[in-house]
Amino acid sequence: MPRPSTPKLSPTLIARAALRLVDKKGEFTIPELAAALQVRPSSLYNHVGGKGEIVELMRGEAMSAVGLPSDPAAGDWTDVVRGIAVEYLNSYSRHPRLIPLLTSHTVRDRTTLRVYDALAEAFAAAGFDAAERLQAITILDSFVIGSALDAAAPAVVWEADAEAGDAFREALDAGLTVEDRARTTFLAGLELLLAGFRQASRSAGGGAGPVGGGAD
Amino acid sequence: MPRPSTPKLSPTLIARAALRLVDKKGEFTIPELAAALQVRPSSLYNHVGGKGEIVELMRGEAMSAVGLPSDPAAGDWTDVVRGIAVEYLNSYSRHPRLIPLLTSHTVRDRTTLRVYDALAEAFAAAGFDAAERLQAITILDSFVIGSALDAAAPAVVWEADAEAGDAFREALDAGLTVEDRARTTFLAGLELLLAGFRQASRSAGGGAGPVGGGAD
DNA sequence: CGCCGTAAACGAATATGATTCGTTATCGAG
DNA sequence: CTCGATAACGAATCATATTCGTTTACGGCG
Repeated sequence: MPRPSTPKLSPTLIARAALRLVDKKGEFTIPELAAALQVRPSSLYNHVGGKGEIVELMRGEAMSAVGLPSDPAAGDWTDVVRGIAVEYLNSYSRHPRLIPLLTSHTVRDRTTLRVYDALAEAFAAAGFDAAERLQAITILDSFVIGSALDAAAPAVVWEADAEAGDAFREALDAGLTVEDRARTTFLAGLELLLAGFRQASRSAGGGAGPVGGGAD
Repeated sequence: MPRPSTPKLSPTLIARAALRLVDKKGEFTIPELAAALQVRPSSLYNHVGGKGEIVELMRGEAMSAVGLPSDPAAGDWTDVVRGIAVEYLNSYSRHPRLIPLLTSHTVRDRTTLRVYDALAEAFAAAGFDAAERLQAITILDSFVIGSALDAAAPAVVWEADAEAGDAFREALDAGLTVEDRARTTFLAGLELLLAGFRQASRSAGGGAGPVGGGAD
């Protein structure tokens, strides 16, 4: 039993198994994870520091699927940004129930930083200065995360019960299929943001941010 | 000790105490909460069903602070939407560390529905049809939630270590104060979205959504 | 005025989960 | 072949969430 010829565990194997559990049940426990790996709970600690580290590994596993353009500074920067954003959402959408687990912890993931950096290059190509770049990235990131959370929410999120007023219930009734809705809406919102960025790009370099000042 | 003249607990008191704990430490446990309330853990269960219910009460407590316009259909609808969005973010921002706890559960909160309904009315005033309204609301909601999460993240979210590339690190260095950044960025992004909505409003009623089609 | 059902506190007990430690046995380098 | 590091295990620890039975004040009703 002890020290088998071929190791039964590795950080990657653990992360993948945990990801499968979360995809299926929305959460995972150490005993469950160990069982799925045909191993005793304590064995896991020879490979990872604890549950938190497992979650970080899961984030890395999910984000590693993001495809980045070969040269972020080449071609139309809006295409680059759109492509990254879509890829970004995709990798979240593949594991929707993972997102709630990620929101508690800090991002210290190499792959994630890679994405931010690609975005920064694209916005640099758009003529944004440093501060504008950070703001644009943050706006985009917020929207992607929010959209991913929206997609992760159970189908009945906004169940139209007696409380909902007319205008809102009517909007619900006209809704698309649940699966489609999130993605279509994300793409629409993304275009809205891109249009705004494009506009700001023309007068870039001057103000305090991509957009004038924001009303208070 | 048993059955004191004046009850030491109530759902509201429990929610408020839990909120204080989360504001300070980012999480709460039943023993901690009981201690803060000068009570034994088991006593809590005479007033709430369990930890999950406490979280729901916290959501209600936080959302109850959202101020809505008296007549959502009156005046410039962009002002209405902007006002709601800002209020919406504000109530989240007052308890940033609460958000991660909320992301696991479904929204079935009366106050939240109230907000969605007010938005629906405003977008109706903009001339959006039912499907467009739902899409606009979702886009806005995603952005607000994402921004709130961004605000909740620890100060060092995107710690620029050796991994970060030049363009991104430069953007970080130029960043504003941490507290300001989130809010300013939110307002900027909000204006971007509002501009897009306004544009769509002019040609509203025809297409499948506020924005043409979204690139694929 | 005293009785009684309910509400609200408590303490003890249970179940589950995360984590640590000491042990064991294999692998691979010298 | 020997030895140190590695990777599995089992037992033990600790914290947490939750349940249950008990106690006792409160307040309405006869």
